[in-house]
Amino acid sequence: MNLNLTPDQTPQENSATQLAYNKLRGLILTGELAPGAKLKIESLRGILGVGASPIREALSLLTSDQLVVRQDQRGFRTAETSQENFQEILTLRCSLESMALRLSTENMTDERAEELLVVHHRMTRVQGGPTDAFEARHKNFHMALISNCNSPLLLRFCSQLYDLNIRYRFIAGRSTGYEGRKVDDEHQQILQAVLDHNSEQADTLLVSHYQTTGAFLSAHI
Amino acid sequence: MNLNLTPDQTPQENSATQLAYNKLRGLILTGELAPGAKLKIESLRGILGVGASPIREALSLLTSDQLVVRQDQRGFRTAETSQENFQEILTLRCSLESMALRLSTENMTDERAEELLVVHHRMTRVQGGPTDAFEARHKNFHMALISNCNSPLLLRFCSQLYDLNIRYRFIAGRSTGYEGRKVDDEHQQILQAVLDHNSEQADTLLVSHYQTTGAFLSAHI
DNA sequence: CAAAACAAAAAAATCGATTTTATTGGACAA
DNA sequence: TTGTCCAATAAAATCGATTTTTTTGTTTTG
Repeated sequence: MNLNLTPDQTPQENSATQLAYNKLRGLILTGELAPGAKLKIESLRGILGVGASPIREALSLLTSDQLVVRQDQRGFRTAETSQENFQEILTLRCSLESMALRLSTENMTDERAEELLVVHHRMTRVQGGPTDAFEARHKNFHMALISNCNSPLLLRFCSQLYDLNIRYRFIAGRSTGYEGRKVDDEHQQILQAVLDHNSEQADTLLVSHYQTTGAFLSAHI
Repeated sequence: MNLNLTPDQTPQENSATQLAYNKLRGLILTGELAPGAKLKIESLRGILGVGASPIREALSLLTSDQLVVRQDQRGFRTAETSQENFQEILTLRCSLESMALRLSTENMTDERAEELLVVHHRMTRVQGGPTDAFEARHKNFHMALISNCNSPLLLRFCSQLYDLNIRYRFIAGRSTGYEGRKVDDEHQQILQAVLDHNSEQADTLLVSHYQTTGAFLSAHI
């Protein structure tokens, strides 16, 4: 029996650029590189252990992810954060994921449903502490919910917004007791709605899930 | 009297990277670099007259614009085109611009309305041939319509989608008689609806504008 | 003859060094 | 004192050369 299920996608790190990209992305998302921080190539060389070229390339890539801002002839810095920016991300995320989730739910096949189930299960298996592993699987779950929407561009936008959002979660502080909320239940309910092909319900739950989390985070920025 | 109106934004070309980015972007959008074409650094060096580093950086930036695809350890190529991709762009564009236009129209101030009017006028002044100048002002107009939506992220997405779409226009061929359509009238009507603060009407007209153009292009891909 | 193995060539990726540009910290004049 | 100019420093940007990796074409083997 070969289910050929979605593997836990470990990010590729064949090239120095990829390595720099992944590390930098992590540092920015977690806030270890603070919002607005200057990103000096020389310093980063020390941290990442690669030359200037891959670092520049990685920074260029992160620029498109909106995590880094390039100032012509003045190098790079991490993107600033603000309440407005957070609200904007939240609003857009609700709109776009809502769209994607409806499409995805309506197109849902049995096979995809089973994959989704497994992805959800994997997330619950590392539940407990907000570890890197959990973060990865949490994103996997949310992306899997919408992955059947048949629109790679839309998925990319959602993925970007997810990352932008999670950055605020880290900045708000991992230890704010947030994880204690009924997040698990909410995930479970959304999953159920999708498996039931109830796109209306799934949509409502997902948006509410984001709004609740958003309101919580908003208070802690 | 100083209106401080939106200037025709000539793209900055201070750095070799910017120059490479702008030129490459142009070549890809116009189809001079065909979909799926291999982008060899050495060849590009010849065309663009800059070193490998700026070219790589520019290609990385274009990757995020979805105009270039990076294959690890195998360089870059221009993004492929397809009917599905075109339809996806069209659909997303309708959704996102619709959203942005409503917000923008509702937030419209007198000052912004005047700016919009001027931007529209500038577009009509170069009407006639599908020149580079017209293309720039056409995009300016469409972006100005939605620029008041108060969401930089949404604007960026729309801008990206605009570019992806225009690429298909070029590929379909500039000389397909498309420009002969009542495009001017449609623009005029949309403008009018926005100036009237009639977001409902503006939205309807804009989406219909895209659908019509889309259907036309779709037949010529 | 087809497929695998290899060697030569081409291209990508990366590095270190150089050039260009911005930033910093005085020195000087108003 | 305050602002402007200049030099010294630091950083960004770019280049040319080197190292890896892939591609291509040829030879060998089953």
